[in-house]
Amino acid sequence: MTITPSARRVAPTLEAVAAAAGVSRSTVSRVVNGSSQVSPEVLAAVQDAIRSLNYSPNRAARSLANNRTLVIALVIPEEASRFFGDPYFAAIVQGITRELDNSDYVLTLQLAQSRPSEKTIRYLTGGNVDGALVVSHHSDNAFLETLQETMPVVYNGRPMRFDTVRAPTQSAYFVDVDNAAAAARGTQYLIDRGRERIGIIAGPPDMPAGADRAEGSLRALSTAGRSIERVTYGDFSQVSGARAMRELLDRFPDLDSVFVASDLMATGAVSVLRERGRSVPGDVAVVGFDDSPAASSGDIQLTTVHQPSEAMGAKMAQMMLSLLRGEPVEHQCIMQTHIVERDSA
Amino acid sequence: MTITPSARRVAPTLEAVAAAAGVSRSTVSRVVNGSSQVSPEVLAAVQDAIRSLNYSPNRAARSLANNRTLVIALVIPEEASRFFGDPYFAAIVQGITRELDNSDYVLTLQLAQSRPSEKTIRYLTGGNVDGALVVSHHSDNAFLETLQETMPVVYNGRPMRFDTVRAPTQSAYFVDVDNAAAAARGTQYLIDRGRERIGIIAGPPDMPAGADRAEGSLRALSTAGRSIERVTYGDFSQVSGARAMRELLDRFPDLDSVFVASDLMATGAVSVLRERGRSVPGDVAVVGFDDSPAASSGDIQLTTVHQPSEAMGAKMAQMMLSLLRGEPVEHQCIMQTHIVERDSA
DNA sequence: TTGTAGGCGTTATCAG
DNA sequence: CTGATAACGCCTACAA
Repeated sequence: MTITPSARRVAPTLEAVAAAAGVSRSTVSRVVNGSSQVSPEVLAAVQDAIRSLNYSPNRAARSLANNRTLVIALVIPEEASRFFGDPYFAAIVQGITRELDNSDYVLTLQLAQSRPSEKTIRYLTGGNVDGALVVSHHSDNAFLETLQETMPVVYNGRPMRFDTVRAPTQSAYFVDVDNAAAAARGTQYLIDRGRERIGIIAGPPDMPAGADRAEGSLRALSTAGRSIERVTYGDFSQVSGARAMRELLDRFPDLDSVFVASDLMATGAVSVLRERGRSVPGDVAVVGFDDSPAASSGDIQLTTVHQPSEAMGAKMAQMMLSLLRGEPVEHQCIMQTHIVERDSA
Repeated sequence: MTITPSARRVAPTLEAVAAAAGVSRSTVSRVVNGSSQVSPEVLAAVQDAIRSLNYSPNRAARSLANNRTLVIALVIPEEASRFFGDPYFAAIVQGITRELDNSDYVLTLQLAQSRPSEKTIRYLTGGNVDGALVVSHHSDNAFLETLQETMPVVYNGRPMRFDTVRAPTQSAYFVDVDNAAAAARGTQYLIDRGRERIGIIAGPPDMPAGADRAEGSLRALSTAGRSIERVTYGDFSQVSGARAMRELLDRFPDLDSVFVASDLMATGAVSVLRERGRSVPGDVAVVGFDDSPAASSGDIQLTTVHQPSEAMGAKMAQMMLSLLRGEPVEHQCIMQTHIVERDSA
């Protein structure tokens, strides 16, 4: 065997550390895994050796030995441009990675478009990940349900089907807000301020967040005796918000306010309103949803329903880590929302 | 040993396939790895066995044996909200994942904010990934340079320092467009249409794409004998584009056009122009950069400099795969740009 | 062309 | 509390 000049220094192994510390591999392994069954002196010696050799355990070997991969999948059953376009997801991912940073787990990205590729499915179900985090799922993502039978899965947002079709006991793990209640409150805010002809720009009905918010705001409207006819739908994107606003304005020029199911759509709506010469909030008041950067970065700051996006991401990761540790975990984590008063309403 | 009711069916191993096919593990291994040294009959038998057992090789074992991880890192030295907010990155990532989908590699996400965490560095340099793809890097991401000494690294965009400070031979691998030339062309477009008082909304000077585009458009301006005083900077985001436009308008109310270094900033700029009652392109013509969805989704379609974002992502992945196969690879891949004429100029 | 045998770096099970 | 020793699933000389 010849040594090439470019030969890379090989990473030190447990064996090397053991030799350096004058103990056996087993002992080093115990130290690495934080076993309490080690005498203080030995512990110190081993830790020294680890430090001086700059040892870091080999993930492949570890995972071969104990059958865990230390990998968590981030599954995104969504068009990349839609996912990346929304600051809400940015916050979620930020929260997830922040939390995972304190663990041994790493995140792998699975862009699954509308339906995941053969390879993605094999990867996910082939024992290559220890768990899956699912964001932005639609009602047609049925394959995800089978994933749950193989590994822990935590959803961002109530999964579409589970609590209706399936028995509650097999229900999924998820973190969410009470979308209906939150949307109702956002709508009520407009009602309380004396708005009469309130429009709604709702999210996509094939997503729980879309459907629930629509339901909540419609409920608030009818409870207050307001008309519920001024409704359009978008897909949470800015463009769709603009389009929806135009449509609403064309059909109901008398509109005096609008509740919008996402801040991104709301910014689109606001720009259309201004184009059409309506002052905000004077002529038309606008309440958004999310309290994402989109809400406070425009030149008119949005009054909006705050949801703790980054914390929700962090919570998803925490739930996953607990599940992986085998700890008992509540299936649902519903986080608090509140209204943030700014300039648009 | 007791069998629990919830015992999961264990994944079939090489051994199992070998038994089913009546051959040795080695033979199965050869088939799996596409060796030509296998007789047709045996080949068929093994493939049958693989199919019927639904066998898929264990990544950990594989990587332990041959010292490759089959993992590629996607390194994002950037604020999550900035990264996720830009459809340009969405396209890049889309391209990368599309290409990787045909390989054995998976992508792991490393959000590295401004400076990567201790854990991220250890992870990256600790032999846990076979290569790294870097998008959106800034001039202060020095640690990335050391990464190159450990594994193949492919950058999206010319790395800030390399071709100036270092010897060209150690230069990095990257795919990019000729930002300066492209920006010059975009600016020239305005000049050719008789615009006289041309403004520039440039990108961040600590990013190559920002600096190069600024240089290109300023060059075009001065070559044509136009004033080069109407310049502001943004950070490629929509908000920053709006802010920059306001500033420009305040300082130079006589502006008759503006070249903007990203479509996202351009949409921000356009909305400000309309707010201020300037018609686009009548009063002020606008040329963007990217040809991202942002360009064609507003109600005024942007004339813009097209760069093949998704193809660039795909190309990055291809280069990486080649490098990992040990094939010779050109250090630079400069892709073509062209102007897309739409409504804003 | 095919099989045998050893090893990749850890963890887990046992003795001691 | 510590140390052998056998897996874990795959790859790869080497031998046949």
